[in-house]
Amino acid sequence: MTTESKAARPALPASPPLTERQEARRRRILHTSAKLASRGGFDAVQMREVAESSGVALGTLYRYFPSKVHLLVATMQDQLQHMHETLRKRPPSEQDPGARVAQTLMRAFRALQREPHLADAMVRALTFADRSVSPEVDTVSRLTTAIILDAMRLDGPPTPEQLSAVRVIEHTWHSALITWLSGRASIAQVKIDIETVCRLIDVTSPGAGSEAGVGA
Amino acid sequence: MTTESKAARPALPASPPLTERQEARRRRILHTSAKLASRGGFDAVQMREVAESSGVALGTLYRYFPSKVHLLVATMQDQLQHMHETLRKRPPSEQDPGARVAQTLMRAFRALQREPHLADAMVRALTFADRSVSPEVDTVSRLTTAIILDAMRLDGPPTPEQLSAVRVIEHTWHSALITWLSGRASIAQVKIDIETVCRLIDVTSPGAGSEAGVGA
DNA sequence: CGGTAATCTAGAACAAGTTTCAGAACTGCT
DNA sequence: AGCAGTTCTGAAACTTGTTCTAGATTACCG
Repeated sequence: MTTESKAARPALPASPPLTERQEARRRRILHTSAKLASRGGFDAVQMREVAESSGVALGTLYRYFPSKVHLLVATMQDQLQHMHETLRKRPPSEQDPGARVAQTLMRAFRALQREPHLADAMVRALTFADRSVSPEVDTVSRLTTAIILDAMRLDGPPTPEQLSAVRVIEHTWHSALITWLSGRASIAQVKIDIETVCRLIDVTSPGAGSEAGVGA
Repeated sequence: MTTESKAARPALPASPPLTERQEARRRRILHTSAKLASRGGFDAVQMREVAESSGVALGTLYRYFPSKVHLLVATMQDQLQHMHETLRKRPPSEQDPGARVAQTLMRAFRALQREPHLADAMVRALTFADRSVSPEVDTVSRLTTAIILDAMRLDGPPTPEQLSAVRVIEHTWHSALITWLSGRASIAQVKIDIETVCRLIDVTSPGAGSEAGVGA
C-alpha cells in the first residue's frame, strides 16, 4: 500500500503497446465487467467472477486492473467514450449554450437510466476512488469536460470563468447522479438541478447576461 | 440485504430511548471512529479495532451501526452538528447572500482541512453509501442545507429556485471536496468553484440580479 | 427478590478483495 | 530450434467487513 513497485502496467496504453491477444483480453474483461455491473451494480462485479467469466486467471485480471475500482473506472472510460461519440452524432438543438449543455446532459442521463445498475457501479467506483486511481479518474473527468464543451459549441477557447462553470457543472452532474442512484432524488429533481446549474454558463458568457457581480 | 428483520435499532434515536450506558457506548464508538479516521482515513477505520478500542464487542458495534458506512455517516452527522454550531457563532460578514454562503463554506472547508483523513473517511462513506443508508445520508444533507440557508440569512422562506440553487451548491460542495481529497484539485480551485456556484444564489434572488433568462 | 426478555460478549465462521507463488505457456531473439 | 525473460494460470493464503451462536449480563416488572 505504501510503495508502487510494479514494473509493468499493461492496463495503461503507455510503455509496451499491448499485443493483440492482450488487447483482446483487456476488452473481454471490460465487457464482462460491464455485463456483471448491468446485472447487479457494484456488488455484482466480483473479481473472481470477472476473471472466470473472461477466461482469465485472477492474477492476470489484477495485472490488467490493479483493483476493482480501477476496473470499474476503466469501464466508465469505455462507456463514456461510446456516449461521447453517440452524443456527437446528434448535437443539441437549443439556442443558448447553457440550454444545449442541459439538453446534452439530460440525454446522457437518460442513457444511464437504461442501465441503472451499471451506472451505479461506475459512479460509485468513481467517487470511491482514492489517490491511486487519480490518473484514471482524471481521464474520465477530461472526457466529461469534453462532452460539455462540445455541447457549448463556443466560438473561441473557453475563458477561465467558463472553465470553472464547466467544473461546477461536472460536480453537480456527478453528485446529482449519486443522489438519484441512491433513491434520494427524483429524475425531475435532477433535471431541475442540471438546468439550474447550466445557467452559470450563460451568466459567465462574455457579452451575454448583465455583467452583474462578475468580479468575485 | 433484502429485508430488514432486526427488531430494535438502538442507533436511531427512535423507538426505545437508549439507556445512559447505551448512550455512553454510542458516544465512545463515534469518538473512536473519528479518532481512527483522523489517523488514516477510511481504511484505518477497521470495525474490529473500533470495537476493541471502544470496549465493545464486535456484535454490539454492528448492532449500533449496521455497517462501516453507517458508522462513518453517523460520524459525519456528529461532526457536522459541531460545525453548524461553530459556524453559527461567527456568522459570515459579507454583503450578498451568495458571498456569505461562499464564505461560510470556505470556513467549513478550512475546518475539514485540519483533519483531511477524517474528512476523507466521512465524505467517501457518504458518497459510497447505498440505499440502505439513505435516511442517514438524508439527515446529513438536511444539516448541510441548514448551514447554507443559515448563511443566506433570507428574509422570508426560500423560493423553489433558491432551493434548487442550494441543492446545486451542495452537489458542488461534496464533489469539490472529493476532488480535493483525492488530490485532483487544489484548494484555490475549490475556492473558485465554490465562489462560482454561489453566484447562483444572487442570480436566482428575487429582485436582485437582472432577471435575465430566469424562465427556464 | 425472582423471572423473563433484551442486550452484550467472545469467538468462530463466512464472503469477497487482494496478494503470493510455483510452474506452464508464450514472446522475442539469435 | 533453443534460450531468456515475461506473462499467464491455478490455487492457496491473507485481510477485513459481516454474520452467527452460545452463554453471561443487564434491564425491567411484579
